[in-house]
Amino acid sequence: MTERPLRADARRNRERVLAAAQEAFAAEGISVPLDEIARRAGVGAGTVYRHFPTKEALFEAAMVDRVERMTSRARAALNADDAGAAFFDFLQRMIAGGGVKRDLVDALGPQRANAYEGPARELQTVIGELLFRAQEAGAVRTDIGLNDLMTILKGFFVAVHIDKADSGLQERAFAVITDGLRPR
Amino acid sequence: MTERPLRADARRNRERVLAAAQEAFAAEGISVPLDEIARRAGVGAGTVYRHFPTKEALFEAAMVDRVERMTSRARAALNADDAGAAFFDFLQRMIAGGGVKRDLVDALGPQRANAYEGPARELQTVIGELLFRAQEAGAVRTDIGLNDLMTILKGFFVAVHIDKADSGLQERAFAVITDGLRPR
Amino acid sequence: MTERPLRADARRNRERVLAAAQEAFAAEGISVPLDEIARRAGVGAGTVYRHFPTKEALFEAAMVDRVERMTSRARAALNADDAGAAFFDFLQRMIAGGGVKRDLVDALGPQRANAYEGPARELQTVIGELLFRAQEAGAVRTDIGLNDLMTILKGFFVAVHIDKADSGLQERAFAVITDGLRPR
Amino acid sequence: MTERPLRADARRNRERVLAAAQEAFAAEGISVPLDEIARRAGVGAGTVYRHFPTKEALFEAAMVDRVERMTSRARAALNADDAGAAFFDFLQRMIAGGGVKRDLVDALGPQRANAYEGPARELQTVIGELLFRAQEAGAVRTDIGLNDLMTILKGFFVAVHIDKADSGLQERAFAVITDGLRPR
DNA sequence: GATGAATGAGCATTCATTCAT
DNA sequence: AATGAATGAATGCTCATTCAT
Repeated sequence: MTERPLRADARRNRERVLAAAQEAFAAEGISVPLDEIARRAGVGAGTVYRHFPTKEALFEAAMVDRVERMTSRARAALNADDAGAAFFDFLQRMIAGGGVKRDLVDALGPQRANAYEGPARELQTVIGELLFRAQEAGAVRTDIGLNDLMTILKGFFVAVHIDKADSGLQERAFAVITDGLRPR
Repeated sequence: MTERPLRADARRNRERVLAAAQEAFAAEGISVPLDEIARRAGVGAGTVYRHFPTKEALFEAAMVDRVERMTSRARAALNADDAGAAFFDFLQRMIAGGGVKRDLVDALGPQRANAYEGPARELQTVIGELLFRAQEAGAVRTDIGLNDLMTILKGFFVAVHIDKADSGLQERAFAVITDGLRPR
Repeated sequence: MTERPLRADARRNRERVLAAAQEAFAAEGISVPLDEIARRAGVGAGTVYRHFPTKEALFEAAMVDRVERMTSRARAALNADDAGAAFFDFLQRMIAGGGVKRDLVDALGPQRANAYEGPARELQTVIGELLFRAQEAGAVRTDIGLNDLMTILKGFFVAVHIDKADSGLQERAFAVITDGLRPR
Repeated sequence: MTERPLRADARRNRERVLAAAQEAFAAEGISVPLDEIARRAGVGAGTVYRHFPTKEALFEAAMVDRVERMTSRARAALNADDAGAAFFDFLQRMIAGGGVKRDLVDALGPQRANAYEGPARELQTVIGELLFRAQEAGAVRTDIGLNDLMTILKGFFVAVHIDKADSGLQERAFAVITDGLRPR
């Protein structure tokens, strides 16, 4: 009762599928055939469907995982002393981690942008808190809101990915946004 | 064989196809079925293939055309007196003109980002000139280059589309970028 | 303009598909894979879809054809002098023609019974007229309506098919229904 | 090996599966996924397969059970005084008991009509006895045999199901058959 | 014996591309 | 040159059946 040995394989498969999905989605976006993901995970297509009812659900699960990692980072930043620095540091880390791949372009697409209400909203809430504190600390202009920030960030992430921007370019583009976000 | 009286019809067809493709791609992105484009153009699918060897080629041709129109606008801006105003006005018009449609999101996608080298480079050259003049006029910071600007712009365009941003959001996000581009 | 030679092949294909579908549906019901129908018709699956947007539509088209043939027979019976004989003759002919196959079982299924409103309703209307006249002529009991008749007929057709009833059995079972339909 | 203490559990499982199968097949026909039946029975899919080698075998077993219940009712009717009333009452009860469900439509389908020979033949034998006695009592016409009756009944059952016939329609259709079965 | 995870063939449908007319 | 009919590979998803635990 305490240990369920059968689940071990299943859990491993689930994780293999999720990992394969994250990799595949990251590389090619949501258009990767599900069979391809199954193949990469070394399982049959049916196994993927056992764990995720639809391809969409698999995509969401893959992204939820990614989003939750971002949320953790954001939450960690809430503990910093300097609210302004914490805010900008968090942004920089999202980028620096190489976290922006093809999948985010699809995940942030119009139909999906608000679909993962739970985790995505949670992330936004934490980012919103970071923003609010940074604004209160006088480090960020006060004429923009969370939505504005998210749009700007999405755009930046996507662009960085599209251009496979080297770190120099990333830094300079980031500097523009950073400076644009500061109070004039 | 020596005379080609049908050429006029063919050219008209080519243009009709291109126009239909632009409209369809703009509205629905590259995923529009080619048959749908043919239907909108009032020609058969075979005719589309007579003028464009693949759907990809048609997409590229459609985008080239769009890019060339942007280039025309940019060139017009080169004639303005105030280089700074001309630069920012041009940017604003790209957005304001409703120029950011679904097709651009696909066109700027990773696989395709550099596919339209000729016309896109021409556009970049003109934008580069606008940028250079604006920098010389002291209206734009000098620590960024054309590549940086293009990355920022692409991201902004895509994000605006992803979020179906209303004009208020567009303005605020644009203001961040604008201010970020100005000298500190 | 008067003749359209291209349509000749298409029409032939459409008819081949329809014929193959009728044969296949008659033999195995709606569950026949569409690919099987395409194979029997000697065309690709895509060709089937060119002519019929969904499998359901193909099934309907196949049945409409069958239903319309029945309607023709029913209409012919309307011209007979003896309304009672005409009514019972028509019923007998529906059976005698070997017209009751597996497809009807599906076509008369709950979801579909009223789906082909046009042709099926037309058939019912004509049968209703035959019934009404037979009732007026005193050849059929008056305490049943068209719906009752249709249910009885469906059941009879299906049963005859299920049991691959020989003509003797068909006649005897039909006699029961016939006598049951007459005024007591 | 000598003692089989688990047999009791196994038997209970077999019965639970059978009961779940009957319920599921009755409601949705043979197309119910086997997993769904396993779920309703509270067992794993593998357990279903331990007791029934294929889904088809499970379906047959479920129907055999249903048929045997009908046989019991028929046998009970043999004890009645009035042979004619017993015959018609039995028929009515098959219908009235809500006995005609989706599963029968599938069970009576062309491929399966004769699959349950043993129990079905037994039922037929008893019904045949009911019929014979009713004929002897002068309550049923003598120019039809058991096969004819069975065909008529199957058709009626299926039709009633196809049309989701309300009780009024059932009664009227049944009256037609009843009257058709009586001596002229 | 039981479990339920895994399999993989099968199905309806779409669409880029080819080709007979 | 144009047409649009035909093709057939590809895709998401289901489900009977098998098998490792």
